[in-house]
Amino acid sequence: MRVELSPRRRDADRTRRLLLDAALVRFTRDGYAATRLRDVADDAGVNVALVSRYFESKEGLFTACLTKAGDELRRSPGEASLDAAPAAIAAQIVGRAGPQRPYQLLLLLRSSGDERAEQIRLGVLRGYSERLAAAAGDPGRLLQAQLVLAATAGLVLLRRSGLQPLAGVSEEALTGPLRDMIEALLKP
Amino acid sequence: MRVELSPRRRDADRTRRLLLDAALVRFTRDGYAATRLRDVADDAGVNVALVSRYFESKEGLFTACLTKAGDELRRSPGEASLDAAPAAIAAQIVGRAGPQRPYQLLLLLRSSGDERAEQIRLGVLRGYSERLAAAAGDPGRLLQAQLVLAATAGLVLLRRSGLQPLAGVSEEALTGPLRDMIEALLKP
DNA sequence: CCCTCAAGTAAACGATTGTTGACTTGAACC
DNA sequence: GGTTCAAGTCAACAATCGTTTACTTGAGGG
Repeated sequence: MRVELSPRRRDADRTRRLLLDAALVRFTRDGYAATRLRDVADDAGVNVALVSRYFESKEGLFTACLTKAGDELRRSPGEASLDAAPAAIAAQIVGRAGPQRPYQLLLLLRSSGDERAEQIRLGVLRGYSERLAAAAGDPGRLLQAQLVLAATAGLVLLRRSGLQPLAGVSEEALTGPLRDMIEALLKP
Repeated sequence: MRVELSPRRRDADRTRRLLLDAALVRFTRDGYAATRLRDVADDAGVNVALVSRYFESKEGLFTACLTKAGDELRRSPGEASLDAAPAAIAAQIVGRAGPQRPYQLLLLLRSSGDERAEQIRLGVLRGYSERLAAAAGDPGRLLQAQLVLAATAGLVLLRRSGLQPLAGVSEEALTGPLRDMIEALLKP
């Protein structure tokens, strides 16, 4: 009798997930300090007090967002082979690979000042770059992989800022230069 | 404590400049929302009320920082020739080209949400990318120039985050890959 | 010397924010 | 159907931040 497609009005897991999703959008778009918990709660359609109940504090909500983004990034394909990387990254950046994909990279650029959150953030970034280096065929090229990661992150950031023509260009127009850049950075 | 290096203890232009410099550091490092005007005033060694007097508001102080960073970027050499660009950019990123150079790029990634500040920010970024494209010999390669700008910005950001080994690597180790990337994107 | 007005300070205000405690509601079990 | 306890709401708290107002200080001209 747990299979209830009709929405239950009271479901702790569901509202916790709603809060987490809303917080992910806000933290990613506005940053940590500029995000108001009341807005997050309004987006989720629940009361502000539930943030403290389910996530302890604002920092707890932020670290929960970081770990979720890290898990999703860890499960994502697309960086398995070096040849497929440019197209996959381009798809991520433009947002076609799911509406939540580019947000994760942006969130990992946000900082809250909290020590624990910072360690989670750096850990996720580190793991991502290591997998990228492994996809390049040489785990020793970690620095170059981080350069690709940095370039990708900056690209997402400037597109988000609305810098034209970068912000308005299509995915196809981005794949070519991206491939050139990745090859230039990761080539043997 | 009286530190009387300057003969005049009361100088409007001087304190205005002190406030601006302190604000540049805070806004660049912590972002707009996380920056407290009281900290800025303390860094400058003056009272908080002077911010409202000299810059109208926090937004006014932020836009003043943006325009100053834009002016300094506009006056900077190093992007005149394409060949000199990689070393110049690498020097900027590492910070050897003056302690204030990499901060400017980072500040241009910060957002306050204010409309006027956002236009200034985009204008500076646009102008910088245009000059970079012109340095490449082809003003039509604006998109590629913005890719270089995005990569540079992301690089500064991730180095600032402390991501190893990227954050700890020397300027010389950064120049090579940067040159390859810039040439791959901006060379005909 | 003192008078004046700008430079600077101190303190408080109003608004907002994260957080907490008491209260209310509803769904599952007997 | 009544009971129970988690789920959820409401309102208020304390802290903080940007801003304003009233006051104090000091450098320079007459």
